[in-house]
Amino acid sequence: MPELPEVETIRVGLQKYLIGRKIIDIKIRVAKIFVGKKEDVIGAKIVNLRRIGKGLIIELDNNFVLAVHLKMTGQLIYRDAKSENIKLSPKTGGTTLPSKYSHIIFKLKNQKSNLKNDEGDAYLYYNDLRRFGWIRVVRKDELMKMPFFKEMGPEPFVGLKPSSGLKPSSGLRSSASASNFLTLNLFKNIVEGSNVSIKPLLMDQKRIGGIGNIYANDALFEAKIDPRRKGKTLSDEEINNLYDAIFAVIKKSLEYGGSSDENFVNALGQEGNYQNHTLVYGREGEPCKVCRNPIEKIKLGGRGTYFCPSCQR
DNA sequence: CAGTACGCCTGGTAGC
DNA sequence: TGCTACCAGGCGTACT
Repeated sequence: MPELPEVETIRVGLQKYLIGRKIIDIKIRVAKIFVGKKEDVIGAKIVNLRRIGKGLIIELDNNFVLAVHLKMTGQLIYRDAKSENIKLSPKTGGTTLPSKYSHIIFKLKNQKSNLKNDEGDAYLYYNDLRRFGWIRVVRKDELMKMPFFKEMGPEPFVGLKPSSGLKPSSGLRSSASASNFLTLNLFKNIVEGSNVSIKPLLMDQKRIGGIGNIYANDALFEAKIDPRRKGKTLSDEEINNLYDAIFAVIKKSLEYGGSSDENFVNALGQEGNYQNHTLVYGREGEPCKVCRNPIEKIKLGGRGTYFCPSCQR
């Protein structure tokens, strides 16, 4: 399921292909996924790509943006003459695009080249096996009025962690504004007073943006904290450890190109590799990487939850 | 208000 | 083998 690292991987992958291109047509095969009037964006040029939590925003040179949520199985894949030979993951629904899962198809023109050096048409495919995702045409001044974006909590984005000593690049800044960065103090405030179990708390997008089931499970293992404990029972030291663990797992996933346990593929239709390096997620019955006792799976807040009962207290 | 249950959706798989 | 039942889960909605 695309979480912060997966959406960020797609954003970075897409921006070098999409920026400067003009949308010349949109084919809508599944109507419920595309919300709004396609006429509002046809003819517009793509000027920037941003990410807010698990949401992706394609900014246009008119009054509109395209807001995209991939939910469980959504994919955004770019193709042009040069990328035609890149092998697609079977998770895209076939060996060529459009596939049976390609529900929205954007036709793009490269406006940067003159006629003599025209790179020709290009396509952006929105694929979605389970059809949970959406693409919305939104006026620029109304984007942050949408509850999904307006209520998004601060984000644990590695590129912006102040204590890392790294100066965030402008590219990193553009994808997650500094004012919306999850600082240790903000994290403490969120966790300290909460009567909710820590794992569903980490996944609540209104409190913290971008963490889903995979990274909530792995971060809690890394910090040696039982996922069932309520936020208010965590000590200062445990909160510190968990804060660091969240950044560590997200950073690791970005390095592996995201997790393709479900249907995630990057902007070119290729799989990530974090699913082969999870600490506990998807590893029921396997030996714990630290103590060798079997990983258990329980249900918490209606979601599959993996943990090591002897390491996580 | 905070917490919880359910619907959306399809492919994979366990069980008969 | 072929059928049914159930599971995966992000998020909006409805409910307690």
